[in-house]
Amino acid sequence: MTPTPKSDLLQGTLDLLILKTLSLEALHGYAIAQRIALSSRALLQVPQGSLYPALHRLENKGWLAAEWDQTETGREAKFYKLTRKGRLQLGLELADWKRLTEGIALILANVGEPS
Amino acid sequence: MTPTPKSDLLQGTLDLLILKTLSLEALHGYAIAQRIALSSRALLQVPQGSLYPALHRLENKGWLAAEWDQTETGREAKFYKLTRKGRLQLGLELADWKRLTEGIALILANVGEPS
DNA sequence: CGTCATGCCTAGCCATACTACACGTCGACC
DNA sequence: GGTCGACGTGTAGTATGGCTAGGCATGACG
Repeated sequence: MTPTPKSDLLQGTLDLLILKTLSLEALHGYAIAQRIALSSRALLQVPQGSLYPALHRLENKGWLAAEWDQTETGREAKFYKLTRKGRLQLGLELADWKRLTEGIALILANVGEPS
Repeated sequence: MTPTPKSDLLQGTLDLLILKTLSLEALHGYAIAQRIALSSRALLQVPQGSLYPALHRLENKGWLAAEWDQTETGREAKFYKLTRKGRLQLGLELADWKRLTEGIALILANVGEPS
């Protein structure tokens, strides 16, 4: 029953991943997914059905700007880069991620409770 | 407009928090929220509208068992404790959380990309 | 010719965290 | 006596956003 219906990501983390990845270099969607898998040593994998809607969402919010261009292999692809707003947003999300992980780390470390 | 639709937690983390908190000691709902806020030094705060549905959900999945009892102040309250299945689930969620944070940490640490 | 990697996309499901509210008891304070 | 805050539980309704599963097009390679 229910072989392993594990989900890969948590809501909110995908934005952070994309923004961070694009903060280094403009990439097209397909390459973003590859980069994330590679950089995380395959710990994280982004399905296309999550990736593309997310890119459109981020673009609509004005955090990314898209432009069609040619890949190294001569194909047309949509390259995304961070806007100024996107870079700002990345800062916010980083802070939020830090707060969250710190909070959870504190709780997980809580082995015994003093009075 | 969307004033500031900030969310506090990420999907999935609430279960982990509750399971971990109850793995130390049986508590009632209200106390769980307080404990989480306290243990995380107020970094994390669980709204009641998130907490109670989550408790019912976890109980339905068989991870928690509930029982009415009296608090120290003499009030009736519903005390939750981990079941064996819940303890197992906690292990799974811990592993998943670890994988996720490691993956994201790798990506966030990615300052420059070699070929 | 078939199949795989590259590249983009969408519809629809579904889990779940949130706001906002409602209800009840108790102690303190004016 | 009335009100307020903390305690304690709960619901309805909404929105977010990741997922599965599909489709489409090109080029390389067997």
